[in-house]
Amino acid sequence: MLKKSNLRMTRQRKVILEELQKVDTHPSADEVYAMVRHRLPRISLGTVYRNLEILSESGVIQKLEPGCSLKRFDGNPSDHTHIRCVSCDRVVDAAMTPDLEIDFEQVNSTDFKIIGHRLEFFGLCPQCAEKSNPAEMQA
Amino acid sequence: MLKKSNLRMTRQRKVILEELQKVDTHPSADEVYAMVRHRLPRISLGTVYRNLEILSESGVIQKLEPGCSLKRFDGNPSDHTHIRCVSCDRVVDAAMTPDLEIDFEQVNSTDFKIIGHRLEFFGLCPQCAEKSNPAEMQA
DNA sequence: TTTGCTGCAAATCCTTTGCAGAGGT
DNA sequence: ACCTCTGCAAAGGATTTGCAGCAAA
Repeated sequence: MLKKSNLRMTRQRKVILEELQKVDTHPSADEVYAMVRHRLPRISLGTVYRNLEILSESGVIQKLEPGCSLKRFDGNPSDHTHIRCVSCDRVVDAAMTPDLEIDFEQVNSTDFKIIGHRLEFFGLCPQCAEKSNPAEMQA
Repeated sequence: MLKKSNLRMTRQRKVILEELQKVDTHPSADEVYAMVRHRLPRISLGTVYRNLEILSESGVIQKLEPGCSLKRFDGNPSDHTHIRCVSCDRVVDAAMTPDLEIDFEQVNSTDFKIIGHRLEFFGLCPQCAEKSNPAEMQA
């Protein structure tokens, strides 16, 4: 289940995973901490962070907003598409924005009022592609 | 040019905007700070942050990664689409993920090696839609 | 002259990390 | 027994904010 074989399924890790799988609210680390504390009152926030990281690296859960350690700014305010390097976080403009023709009714089963969407590509910039061994490439 | 009429075009604000419009590198606040300091050595990082915020609110520039004040986690690791409330940052799952059929060749004029893409919807959740006066709705 | 803006520094928020001891396997 | 994991607390990085003086309008 966990990708790296030298990982241990500790009580804390198990409870974090179980609690996260119970809900569909996409909680933040802090919210997971609050959820887990009902069952493990002495768990630390650091442990929650460490385990969320490990579980998402292992593919058991997923982390939303992958490449956003810091915000970036674009002098061009018009709507266009970006390509982000997953390795160095560099951002470039895409040549064009594909026309999606999305049927909101179909996508949205919720009672959210949809205002728009954002499409982002991710990949490897030439410098990072060169650095990373092609044999062990991981997105 | 600036949306709120009581805003002033100070030297600092002007230089920040000019420098940002010069480049297509999508710099972070810190990088903008470094760029601007060549012309205004005594400018402070706080001023850069304040102005980037004001300029993007005014629509003169844009902030990438709009809704990502903190990371969120999903117990479901499978690939699916999310809808985020622009007001309270809450995230729900979309009913389905539209099939995009994107021609990477066409989108990508760069030498990035594209690995994948991410589509996210944004909108207003029922609670926030109710709170916000429909007459002055701002996305 | 008004009042929004600045530089400075401290505060805040989220996240990561060092350490010594605890606990999976 | 080995070695990963934990709780704790301190450090870290990015961003925000309070304040008194400055400068657009």
